[in-house]
Amino acid sequence: MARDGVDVGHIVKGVRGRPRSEAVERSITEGVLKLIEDGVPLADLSIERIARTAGVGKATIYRRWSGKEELFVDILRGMDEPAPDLAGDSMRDDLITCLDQLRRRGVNLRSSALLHNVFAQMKSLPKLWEAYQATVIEPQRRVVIGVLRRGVENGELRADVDIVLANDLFVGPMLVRTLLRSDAPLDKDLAEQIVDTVLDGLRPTG
Amino acid sequence: MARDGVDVGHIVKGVRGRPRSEAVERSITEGVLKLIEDGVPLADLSIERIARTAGVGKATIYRRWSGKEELFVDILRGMDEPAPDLAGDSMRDDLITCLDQLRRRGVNLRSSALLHNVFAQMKSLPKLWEAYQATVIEPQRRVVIGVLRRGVENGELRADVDIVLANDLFVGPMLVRTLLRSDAPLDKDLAEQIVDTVLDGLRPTG
Amino acid sequence: MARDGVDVGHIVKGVRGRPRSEAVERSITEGVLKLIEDGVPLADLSIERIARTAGVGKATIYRRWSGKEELFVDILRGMDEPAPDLAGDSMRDDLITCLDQLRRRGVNLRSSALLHNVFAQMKSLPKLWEAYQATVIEPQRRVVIGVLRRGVENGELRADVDIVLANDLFVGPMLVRTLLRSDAPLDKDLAEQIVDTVLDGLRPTG
Amino acid sequence: MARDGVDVGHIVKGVRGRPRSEAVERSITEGVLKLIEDGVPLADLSIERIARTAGVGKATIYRRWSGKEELFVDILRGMDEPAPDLAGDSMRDDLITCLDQLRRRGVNLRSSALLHNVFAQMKSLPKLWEAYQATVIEPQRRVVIGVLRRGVENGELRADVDIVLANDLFVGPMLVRTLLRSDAPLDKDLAEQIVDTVLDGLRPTG
DNA sequence: ACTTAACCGAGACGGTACGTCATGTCTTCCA
DNA sequence: TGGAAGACATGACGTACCGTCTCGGTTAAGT
Repeated sequence: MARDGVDVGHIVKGVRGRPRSEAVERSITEGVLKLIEDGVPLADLSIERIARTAGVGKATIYRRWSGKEELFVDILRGMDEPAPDLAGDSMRDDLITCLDQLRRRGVNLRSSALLHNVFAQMKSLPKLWEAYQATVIEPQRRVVIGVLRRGVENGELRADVDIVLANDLFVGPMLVRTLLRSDAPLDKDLAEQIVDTVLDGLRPTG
Repeated sequence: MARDGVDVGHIVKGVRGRPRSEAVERSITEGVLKLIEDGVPLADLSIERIARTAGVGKATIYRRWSGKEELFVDILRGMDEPAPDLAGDSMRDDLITCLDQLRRRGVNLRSSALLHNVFAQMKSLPKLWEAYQATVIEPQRRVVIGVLRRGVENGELRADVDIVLANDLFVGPMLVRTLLRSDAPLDKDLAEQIVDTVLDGLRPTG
Repeated sequence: MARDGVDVGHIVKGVRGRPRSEAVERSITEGVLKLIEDGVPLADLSIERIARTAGVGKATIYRRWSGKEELFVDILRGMDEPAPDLAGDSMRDDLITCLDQLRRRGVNLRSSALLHNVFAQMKSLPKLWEAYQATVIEPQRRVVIGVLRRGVENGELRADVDIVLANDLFVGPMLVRTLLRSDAPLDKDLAEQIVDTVLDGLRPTG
Repeated sequence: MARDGVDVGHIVKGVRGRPRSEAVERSITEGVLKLIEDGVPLADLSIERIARTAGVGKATIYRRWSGKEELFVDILRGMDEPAPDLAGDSMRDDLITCLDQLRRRGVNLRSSALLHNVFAQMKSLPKLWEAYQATVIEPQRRVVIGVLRRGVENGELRADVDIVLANDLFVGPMLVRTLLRSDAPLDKDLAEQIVDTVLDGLRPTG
């Protein structure tokens, strides 16, 4: 967790002295969002500039986050969709739901001026990338693996296939399209296509 | 093209006066490689430091490359494996050959002190990443699509499947493992597993 | 007056509520003295550090003194010798007594770890210097002038000499040695030498 | 010497690369002088502000001087009067000449907006004060001691008086007036008064 | 005993400056 | 003309203090 105020909140030391102002905190994060929406490249978002924009001292930022990336991670965290509701009846439907969330995330990445800008340059900030992996991709992954396990149980999925590999087969194509190939189309039925094609296989029938 | 020396080589003015020293050029690129092999993070490779290491003036670097990333791209370009020879008889075998090259590339990325370091932080340098995409990933992609087309022709692949989607189904899982999930195992038979599983599908037989 | 507590002491509002703690006051001044004796340069004595050392809030210091210098002045004030007893019989003897007090002060300045440190860097703190002038040098000056006037009355001093000038003639050499030339020797008989030489003049006799 | 460029000028390293710009140097010193003349307290002359005023990078200042004080010393050095011409015939006249230069310096200190400001706060900068002592006061002192020696030789001065003490007797009163008591008058005939009174002594005649 | 106002420690806050570093451009001398 | 050296303006870095301000909590005088 980036915000040490949260970590040490229960420690005696933490409850003494003037408490950190939530208004200041908002002012900082909103300032960053505004700058990004104005099209400022992430690389140009120096702590100095953020502080200036937010009308805040640099130390006030460093008091909360150890650096630029921790700050961005925190901001990004606040912008993600919640995990989708899975019906749990059909593995196929649940997979489509999961993959479609990935797809929608990809679409957001491209349409939202903000997210687009963030993501296009997220590669500039390794820690931000790692945090995205850890807080978004990885949880997603665990959900999908749960779905697949249920699929094996209820006979929708071959029992002799490595679950981890299966996960990559379903999720890999979508992730590659959303994260690595920013020009690839993300049609509405893409999730369904992927799931069905992977389930059916590519060998000619009969 | 990154190296403007190449661009202006044909201009009359360019052939007059003292020619650029190739020794200087080698000294720069070798200096960079040495630094990377010594474990210096890419982010710490400032132009200033590269010039110091190579015993070269900063202007001499800027004369050849417009910045750090162009320089790295140029260096990286000289390090890639050639495209594999494809037998052309069996789509399955050719796909395995292609995916296994991707896999080996991933393995190299992790074992070579140099490549590992470069790749781990390549995300810090968007242009380098783009160049990698353009010069390595994209050509690979075109080869695979060729293989798939031949597969449709000779009946190894269902004709009703979008070739582009099929490409993602095969390549996606491997790319995700090598590029996005740096902890995933890259076993020797992974390419074969992926190809066969995607061809067969995941639905229980019988 | 530096201590505003004294200034506002007579205001009705001031007599209510919790009175200022003398213990806190001592803790601050003693903390400063300790730091100085430990050899910390005056310039490094930030309010922040003083508060930390004394285990006191910064505001508690600012409540008592308007700044660093006022605090130091207050501390220094508590350290000066009382004015010497003058016999009053002989102008020469009284002058020697006065000048020797100046000399002893100079000697103290150099021997006392504390005073040495304070004085060596007093120049860094104009207000401290001024306060030293006003509370130490100036009173001294008035005493000497009194001595000289008595000298004129009882015939020990030429009546046609400007008293103010005479004061400078006696006191000047000693002050220069103690304050401006910190390497000059301050021998025990210096006061006597100065007084007698100035009285006698430097012209060859006969 | 504060300017390392001067010190290392003869070293091979110093003669290569782009030479330091004299224009920049002037721009810095003139900027400082302008600020002082505008009444900015010395304590408010941060390197940051000086750089801003001179339209110069901070590093450009640090390249030449190791800090604020070295810079001021260098500037002050360029503002002092040359040593006076001494006739050499009469010790009394030469002493008066020397003391009067001290007096005139004191007068300048008070009249020149610039020098006044510099001197009034020179105490804030110990190194500046030391440099003033070393480059102005001390040479002056050696000149006076030479004059006194000649005085002993030609019989104008008692031979049994310590020359160093004699120097303090003459110079001390003037220095005290100019440096320590900024309110003391500095009349035109002060030098003469001091010299004659010290020579004659203060004892009543007859 | 109860109120009340000032005290106290801790530490947040907007500023300003510190001295260092890298950027990309420029200027000079040497080969 | 190319190239090494390094000056230059710019601007960010992360730290330290400044003097002010809020907190929760304490301490006495006046009720």
